[in-house]
Amino acid sequence: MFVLDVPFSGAVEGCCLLRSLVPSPEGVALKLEKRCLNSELWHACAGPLVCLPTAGTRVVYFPQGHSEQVAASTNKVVDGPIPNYPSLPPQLFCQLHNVTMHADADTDEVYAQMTLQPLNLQEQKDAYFPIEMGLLSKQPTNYFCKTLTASDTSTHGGFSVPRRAAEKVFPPLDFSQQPPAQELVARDLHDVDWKFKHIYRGQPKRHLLTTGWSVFVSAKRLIAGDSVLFIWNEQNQLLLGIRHANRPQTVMPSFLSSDSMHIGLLAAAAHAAATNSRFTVFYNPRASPSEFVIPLSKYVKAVFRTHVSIGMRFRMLFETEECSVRRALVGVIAKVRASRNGDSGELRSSSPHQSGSPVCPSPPSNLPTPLSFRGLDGQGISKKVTTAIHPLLQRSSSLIPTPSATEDSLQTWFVKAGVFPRELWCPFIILQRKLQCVALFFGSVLPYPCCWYMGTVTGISDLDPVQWPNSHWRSVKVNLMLFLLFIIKIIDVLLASISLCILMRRMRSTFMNCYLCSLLIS
Amino acid sequence: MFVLDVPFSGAVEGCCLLRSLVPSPEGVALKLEKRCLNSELWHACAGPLVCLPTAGTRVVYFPQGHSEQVAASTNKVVDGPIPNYPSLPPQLFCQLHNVTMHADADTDEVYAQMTLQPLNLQEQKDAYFPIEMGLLSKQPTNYFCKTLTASDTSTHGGFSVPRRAAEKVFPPLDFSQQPPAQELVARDLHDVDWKFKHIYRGQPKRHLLTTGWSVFVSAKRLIAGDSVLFIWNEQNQLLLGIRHANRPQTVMPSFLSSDSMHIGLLAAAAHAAATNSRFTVFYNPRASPSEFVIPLSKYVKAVFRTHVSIGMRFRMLFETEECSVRRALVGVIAKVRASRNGDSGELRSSSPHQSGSPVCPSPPSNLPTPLSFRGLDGQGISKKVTTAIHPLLQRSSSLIPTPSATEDSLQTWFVKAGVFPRELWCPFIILQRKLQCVALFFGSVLPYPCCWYMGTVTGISDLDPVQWPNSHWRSVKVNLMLFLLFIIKIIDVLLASISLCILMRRMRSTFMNCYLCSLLIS
DNA sequence: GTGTAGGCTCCAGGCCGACAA
DNA sequence: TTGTCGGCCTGGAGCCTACAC
Repeated sequence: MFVLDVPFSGAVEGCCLLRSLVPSPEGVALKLEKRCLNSELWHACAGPLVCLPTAGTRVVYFPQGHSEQVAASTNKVVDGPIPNYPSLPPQLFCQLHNVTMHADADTDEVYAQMTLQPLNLQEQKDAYFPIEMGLLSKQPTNYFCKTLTASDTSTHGGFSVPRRAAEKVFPPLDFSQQPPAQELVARDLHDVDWKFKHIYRGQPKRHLLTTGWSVFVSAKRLIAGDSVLFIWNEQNQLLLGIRHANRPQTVMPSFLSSDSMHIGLLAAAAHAAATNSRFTVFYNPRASPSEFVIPLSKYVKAVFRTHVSIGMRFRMLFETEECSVRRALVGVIAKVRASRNGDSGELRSSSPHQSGSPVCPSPPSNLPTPLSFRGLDGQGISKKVTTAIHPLLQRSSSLIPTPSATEDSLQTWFVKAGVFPRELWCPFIILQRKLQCVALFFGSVLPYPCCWYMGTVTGISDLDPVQWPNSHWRSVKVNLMLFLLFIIKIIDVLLASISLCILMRRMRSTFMNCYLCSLLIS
Repeated sequence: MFVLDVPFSGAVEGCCLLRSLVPSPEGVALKLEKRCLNSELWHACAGPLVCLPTAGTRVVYFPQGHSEQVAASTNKVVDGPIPNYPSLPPQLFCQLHNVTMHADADTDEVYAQMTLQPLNLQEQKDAYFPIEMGLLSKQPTNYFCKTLTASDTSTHGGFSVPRRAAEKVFPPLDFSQQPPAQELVARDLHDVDWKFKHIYRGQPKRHLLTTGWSVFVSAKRLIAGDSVLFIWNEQNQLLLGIRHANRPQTVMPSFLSSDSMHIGLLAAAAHAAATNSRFTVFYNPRASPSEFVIPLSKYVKAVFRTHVSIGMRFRMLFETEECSVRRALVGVIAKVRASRNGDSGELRSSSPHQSGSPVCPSPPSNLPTPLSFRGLDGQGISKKVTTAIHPLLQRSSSLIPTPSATEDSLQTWFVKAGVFPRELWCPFIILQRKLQCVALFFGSVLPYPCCWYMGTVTGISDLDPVQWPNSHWRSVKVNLMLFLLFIIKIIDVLLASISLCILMRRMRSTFMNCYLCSLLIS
């Protein structure tokens, strides 16, 4: 039988979010390094919430989740008849033989290939009290991420590097030169080197990438709204990743119908389950609604050690589309705290021990009606935020509520526009995490914008009782209304509604990297 | 049950190759027109040998062939275990409910979507003497196709239009202007209009496309060796198609393993067969090694009315990579005929009733040894041909035989280089065709270069007796050595060997649109 | 008849500071 | 601190003929 090639006996709490706090064992890092040189770049491109299980450990594979990935990638849900696979349970316990990181040659989209082998009954019994934890990959410490502006992507000029980012990540310039300049060489996921002229000039002085930048932009087909990511790693290499904004990146292959692909993943898993043979899955973190290969330990903890019940309150971490939207929301939350405490409104990001209370306010006792809205360029909304969310608004310009909507009409609008599902299904994978992590996230510069969100558990049942009975996939129904109402009450309404509209649509359309975490007993 | 929406009772002989000879019934053409506006452009891009079955008719579906398409598109054959599907026969008789033509939004690659429904036993009996024929699509009559040169694709200049092509296909210029010029608007498969300045100038005078051309080249990512296709249709519209050269066009999707896709197509077909439900397949004529959805009538004719036996000789039509290679081979054949008849060497393309004898010579009685080769830029090989095949040679420059090789070493080289499989498997779909079609092909300007080839049937057996017993898919083994030896004997050796090397590799790698036809009893 | 090279022109790509948010 | 604009320059895109095969 298979022998664990990564013996790992320490009981390490947490997963990705603690990556930078817990030093990873040499063996794991080295093994990983051999498989894919730029694993830190891969993880940075994939986002801070993506967690790959370790090769050699036992995992749980959710065919339902895999199916969701295919549906998201092909932009098509199955409508045709799907065969029944009695041998395929909703949770398939597997040995994870191999994990390799890849990036699409055309789009640079990151994905992972995993080789799984279903466990037989005896092996499943052995695995009931597992010791394996998720992969503790190195999250880069010296890096920055910037969402590209119109100026950055136009052919007219170069790339404006944020001052702190340049000083922190790039090698120092020789300021005796006039103007100070150097050549930077950055390596992408495909080990292709890109050369840029880094110059410090202008009035006021600023850092710019000029020569070489436009070649990179056109080669990677970057447009305003996409993000770039520079890492200065421990080998003193400059790494360079991109993250396309949420436009469709995976091209639908023209040689196989999406129905056949849906059936294919089920049939492949079912056959592997029936014969205990290996099978291969691709996990695409930027396209997949949720992780569908989970460390067994995490699954066991969530199912057997956490007692989720209706009425429970929780916080949830997920990515937003725009940094500025995140900043705006953080500002909102800070103001919320300020208004409650009579405080100055500054977010104390440097005090991680203040626990979650500032960002986890109690629900409002009374709601004002009717609400008054302010225009997009009216007071209370900075031009910066307006500009940042402008491209997002353009896509849904017809959906913007009128400035004089009442609370009822706002809610009606949300429902009509289809951006406001009152109830969402969450994957039942609960990250047990200490509350001080919260503050870390609000203060730090993440490669992707993240945001906490609040909710209440309103139901526990099967998502698809016919095809997938007794599945833990998205078995927890939650209500996220509360937080929205709260913000609407206290702070600038249109800003909050627009931000949340974006967040909600993001969640509804892809449900990306969404976790139930930090359950609060109400 | 389903009712044929295209009642079609006439016994029409032949298929695609006779398209331009037989007027197609109005109903078919109109129905097709509604489904896809540019059906003639689609067919022109797909190539002259591609024949789509008519919606509403009965067809035979070969899972093996479909599997080959997926293998070709993913560039990966299955190595993992494949489940057994007892309900899936090697030939699945189906009702074809729907055929729609598509083009990949990214690469412009043409493909067709078909909805199939397996026939039950009673329906299969009814279908045993079918009246349905293949789709008689309109092949464009007023068009031209050109393989792009380095000059055509460089940013330095425009597109040089072959004189006859411009005079035949483009609207006439006003020669009172100096220089004569006009604006052309051509529509591609996606109904996108492209504007070009068409000018007649230079010394000597020639037709050029200047302004607008480079935009088109970069938008379609065309490089030297790709082809463009202009059609002047009966509605006086100018249509514009492209055909990328044989570099990999279909990008491997990053969200599903190729194994799963292989299993997917089989499982989908098996499930449909078991439940008599509909399923969908995509047929990609430029990527698929062979057609895997065949009109039932053609199948019945091939299996029950044609008695293929070992030792039979046949001719086969397939596409070559380069027009000039085809022209070179036609020249070779013409010279062959000339040397045998004491003739002038001119190919009489205008005499379709001469039957196949000139292009179907008898085998040589004695072989000269040793053979002498001439250099690539030596006598006997025009610079034109050399230049045309140069990009092809570059890909396999290490494989070019030395100028002093003997016949034996040539054959050894072919085998070593892997471009010369002595025996090939042909799909057992035989086109019964009158011999005069041969001459038509040698004289006409096809959108794709085609070439006849000769061979002998050397075996009849299952290609994969384990997984697909009793299949007619590629059940005929043939030997193509004879023709090669013959050309080597009579004509310029290196030219022939290079041409045939290209042809053979083309066949081996994709086996594109390859038919057994015009069987000759030896 | 057509592919390629050389010459010439001119505009957009690209580098700069100004300025405002 | 940084996004965008106007100014300005230059290299290459793009139109032309010459010439060779």
